[in-house]
Amino acid sequence: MILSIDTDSATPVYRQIVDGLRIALVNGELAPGDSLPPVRRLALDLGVHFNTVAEAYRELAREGWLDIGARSGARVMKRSVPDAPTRDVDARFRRRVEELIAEMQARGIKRSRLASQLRRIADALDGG
Amino acid sequence: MILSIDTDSATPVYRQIVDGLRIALVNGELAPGDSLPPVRRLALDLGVHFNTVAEAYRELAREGWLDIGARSGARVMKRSVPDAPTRDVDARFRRRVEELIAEMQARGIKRSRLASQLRRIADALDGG
DNA sequence: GCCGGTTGTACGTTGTACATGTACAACATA
DNA sequence: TATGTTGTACATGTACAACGTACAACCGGC
Repeated sequence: MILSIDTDSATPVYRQIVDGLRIALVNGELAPGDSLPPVRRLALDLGVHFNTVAEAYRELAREGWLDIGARSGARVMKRSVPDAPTRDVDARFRRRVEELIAEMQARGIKRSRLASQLRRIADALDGG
Repeated sequence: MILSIDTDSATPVYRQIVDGLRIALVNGELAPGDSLPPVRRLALDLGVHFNTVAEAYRELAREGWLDIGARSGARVMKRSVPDAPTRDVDARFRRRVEELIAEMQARGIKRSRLASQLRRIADALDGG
């Protein structure tokens, strides 16, 4: 599992777990039928409390990614994609990317560098 | 001032203000020497408490963007860009974009659409 | 059938952060 | 001097994040 926790980050740990797993889910690295590690095991690996992992699992279950049986553990479900992505979502995406870009520029990364990184990511999106 | 507050958002209000102003700052829409509105005025426009705006100003002052004199209000400073953007920052940028992309895919936006949006933003970065 | 180990869950506690209310200090100006 | 404006300081209510502890459900071996 390629999941690491940054305790210095402002984003809460359980959300870091959610974000990391969601990447694996949309990319198919975690496919329907796959089992996730038990909360206590993943918690031990990450160095956090198992209830924190459990909260992350529940969030992903709410989003429709996981099926959590009391005994069976967490299992990846087949998930139907929401149908109507509003224009709102579009605008919010662009906005959040711009926020991120501004933050990185403030830290000294050049615009051209950010642009090329974005293009690389875009290419990977089309290719993969 | 093109600054709007989304009270439904999970990101705290004072951070929304910081993020919005930082975009204007790195783009030069707010240039050194410019004055920002007094905390009470901006707070009234945004519909929040003036202490919330004050906290945002202080954060931007900590980052080196603003000079806040007790009487003079908040003024945009000439800011020297941090010199050593570590590779760490690079990786963190890519990671956060990927998190964002995964979230948007989960909401039903197609990969190709996200890719084209990213390219458009990248073009704007080079052109602007 | 029973017991130990495993699973996720529920609930209470603690610390922290956010947004606000209120009072204040500094200063310009009428 | 009196008044209005600026940002600041501090206390409070509320919500949330992470954790500790206890629990219920279930499996497998005996």
